[in-house]
Amino acid sequence: MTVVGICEDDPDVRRVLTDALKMNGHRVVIARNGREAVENLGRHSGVDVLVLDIGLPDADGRDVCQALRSGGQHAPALFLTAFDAVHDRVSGFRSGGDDYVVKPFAIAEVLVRIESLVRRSRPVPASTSGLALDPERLSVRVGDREVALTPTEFRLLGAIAAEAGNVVRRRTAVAAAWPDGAIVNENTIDSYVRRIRVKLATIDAPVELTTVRGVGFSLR
Amino acid sequence: MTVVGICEDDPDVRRVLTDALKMNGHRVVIARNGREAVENLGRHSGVDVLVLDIGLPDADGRDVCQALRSGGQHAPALFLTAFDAVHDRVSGFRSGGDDYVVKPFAIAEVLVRIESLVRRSRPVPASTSGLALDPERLSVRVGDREVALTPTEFRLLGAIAAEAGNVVRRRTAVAAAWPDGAIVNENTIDSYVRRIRVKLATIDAPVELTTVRGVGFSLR
DNA sequence: ACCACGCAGTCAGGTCCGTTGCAGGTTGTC
DNA sequence: GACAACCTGCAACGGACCTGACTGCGTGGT
Repeated sequence: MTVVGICEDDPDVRRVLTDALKMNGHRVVIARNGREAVENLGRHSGVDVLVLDIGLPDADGRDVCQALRSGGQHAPALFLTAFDAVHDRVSGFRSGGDDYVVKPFAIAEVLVRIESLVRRSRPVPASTSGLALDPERLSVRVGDREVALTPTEFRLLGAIAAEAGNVVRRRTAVAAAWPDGAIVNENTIDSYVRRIRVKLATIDAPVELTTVRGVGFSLR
Repeated sequence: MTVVGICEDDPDVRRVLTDALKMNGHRVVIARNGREAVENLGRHSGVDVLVLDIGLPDADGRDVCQALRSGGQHAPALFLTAFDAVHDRVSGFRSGGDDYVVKPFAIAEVLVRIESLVRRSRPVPASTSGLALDPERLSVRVGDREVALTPTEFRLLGAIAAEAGNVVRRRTAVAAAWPDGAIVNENTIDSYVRRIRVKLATIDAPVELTTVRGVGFSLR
């Protein structure tokens, strides 16, 4: 079950969203403005995904997001923008795995996008790899030992850990860790793999990030 | 190599998908609408994975999928849903190992999802030889014992195991393991056969890679 | 405005290992 | 026994990978 954090001032919109989400088996945490958002939707709120209105009375949704992020809240965000808002820079904040929809929206579309965001950021179940990847804290944990990862390191390790036991091709790994089709130097991925290996070693992770020569990498 | 069947009416989207897939070494079969899909992407088309637009001019991609399924086409499907489409029950068809992405999509994400679908839908065949060749891990397994192979070793063993019980001519084996018409020393294949024998022995494989003098090799 | 810091990405050099073919021994066939 | 086909061990080559350091960029604090 997904916990959705909503920050929206319009009671009708809140209502519609809440009903639809609950009907689909999700839980909802409400904030009516930016202040409440920071209070209710922060790092330890258990929220899996954020739905933030851009046009709040007391703040811009993007600023709210920023504030939450700096407080350690890394759940992906879906922004709601008004139909007649200026669309410059809207696409800009789609980076970082976030997304947006334009009001008035079809509620079903919002549901799809929420599920899509959640799917992309789901933590890897510890059962498969022995590692606990925490997207909220951008960290890996094994037992009570934990290391922080950078966003890129986290995406890369996530992609490889998701296929634990299988070989992840270099190209696949690149596509997963550098989503917007960025072209990175072949060697860049090696550097990141190395950094991840070093970090995994510091917590005595019971896994090995092996390289399968000519193919890719594999977590065992 | 994966064969991807695409059903999409927008020429631009077709173009982007086709280019990206070809660039990544896949083959593409095109259908511009539901009718063509049923004609071109059916059971015997050799398609490994389907990419279906939901919003086709003459049909719903989900109906197309249904039609193909009832015709015996069981390749997994990736659905493309339009940004502004109405998404009633969209999450419903995620069952069956299918998946979907929302337009506009990052092409890299589509690639990752396609490869993921293909991987999941290709279970390791419990081959007649008693060997389990796992292309995902580049390994052979028998029972719970497993050895890693190099890419060339794997291709060679794969070619011979595919004809388990029959004799594979040296020429045929070379053509299978060295695809681009490379000219290799006659002795090179002997070296590889030897190494494969050694590796099979380490896992007590219940088979024998015998040589048929003057002809080729055979797995029994 | 400035600086310190952390992250992303690149580079150069070194190392490793898959691939290949050689040399010499062994087996099978006539 | 003679010859060809095959097996075995080994060593060279080259590309793939590893490593450590460096640059540039953005962010946050002073």
